[in-house]
Amino acid sequence: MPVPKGSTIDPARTRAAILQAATALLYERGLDGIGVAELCTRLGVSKETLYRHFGTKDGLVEAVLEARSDRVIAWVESAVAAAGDDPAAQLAAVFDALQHWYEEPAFRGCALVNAAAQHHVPQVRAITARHLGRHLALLTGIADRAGAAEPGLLGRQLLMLVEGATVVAAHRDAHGPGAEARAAALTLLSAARERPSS
Amino acid sequence: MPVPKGSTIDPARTRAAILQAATALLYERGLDGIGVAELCTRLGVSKETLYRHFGTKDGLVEAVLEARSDRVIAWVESAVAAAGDDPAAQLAAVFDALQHWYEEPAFRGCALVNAAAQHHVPQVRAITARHLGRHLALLTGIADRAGAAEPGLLGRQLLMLVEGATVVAAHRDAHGPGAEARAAALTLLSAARERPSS
DNA sequence: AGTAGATCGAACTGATCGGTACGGTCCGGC
DNA sequence: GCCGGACCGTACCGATCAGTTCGATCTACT
Repeated sequence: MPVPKGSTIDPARTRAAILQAATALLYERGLDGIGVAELCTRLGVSKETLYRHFGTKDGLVEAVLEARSDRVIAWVESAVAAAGDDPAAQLAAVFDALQHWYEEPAFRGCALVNAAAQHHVPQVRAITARHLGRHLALLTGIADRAGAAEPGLLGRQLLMLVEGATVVAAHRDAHGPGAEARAAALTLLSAARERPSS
Repeated sequence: MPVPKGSTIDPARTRAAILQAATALLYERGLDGIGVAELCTRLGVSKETLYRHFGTKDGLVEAVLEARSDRVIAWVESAVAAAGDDPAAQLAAVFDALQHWYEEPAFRGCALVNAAAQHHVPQVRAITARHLGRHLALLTGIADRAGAAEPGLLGRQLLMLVEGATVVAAHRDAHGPGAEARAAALTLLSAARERPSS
């Protein structure tokens, strides 16, 4: 029965629903780990609808990754905002938030980094690079407000800690990395405050 | 013409040659980015030979990843050994070696981590986990010899720096991360020497 | 000399993939 | 109340994939 009787036809809502459900499935199974056919049946959507909204599977993937990047950045920003005005507390809040993420059963590492590791396509790589850039801007802002001697440098070092903790949490141990990376980050922060450089 | 006239038949050597060539191709294109047929033509090997040696494509992938892990660990260990007896110098040597790797044109991130991001198969994940474990043992050894208060903790923090630098180098900028992660690592090392913990 | 086995090249199979087409059904705006 | 279009279900297409098979050919060991 095409178009169930009580449903509301709203392309924007349909697109958003596809995006949300596809995000979870592609993250869990990998970009090449699930086909369009299965994707559609799990989403409760016909192939025609999916292709009308996203053109190709790659188009869907890109839309999913963009949306995911937006969500992740907004989530980290909110964690920072909830931590008050102290930059050190803000930094700690970032890693506490990450630790919560690591402990989710469905955690599989950063979806953006995973995607770039799978599809060497320039478009996907560009989205991932931009995502890392947004993370970097956030961390550099904290470093700057903390009065680090070289906020750009400290920001990049913190970014490595964030990504490294995520990799280790995904592939070795999901329980330690958040707190341990947080401790390392605070050490780097205080060192960058005291000394001219490291 | 099957079996060229002047060739020597040596299964072990054939297997090693396949392994080496397949390692580069699978790393460059991704595990799912190249099929067995193309793999064989590029390797100059027939499908029958490949399947006799490795059983399945997954078997080849696992063998490739195991060999790669061995090679990488041995390479890092040799860099450490060449750095003399000072633990701080050894640690610096690790990141200097990484920086050289990042600047290779074919650099695409850690092959093991990339593989685990693509194939959620437990066997691949296990190989990657073991690879990280070997890295961790190496770094913890340095932390221990350096007299860190908690060598296990420092080792895990250093591992995050290594993996984070690799991710950032692969997806954002290949030139900075080595030296910047090195500086961060030395900061963490000296902090762990002075204070009881971080 | 003769045999076992390693290798090639090429054809083949069955499954799956991304993407398209179509007839039919229902909602939303006019 | 009518019509454009959003949507479903299914069938279909060509391409590609992993893996198999086979005859021919050459090496290595005995």
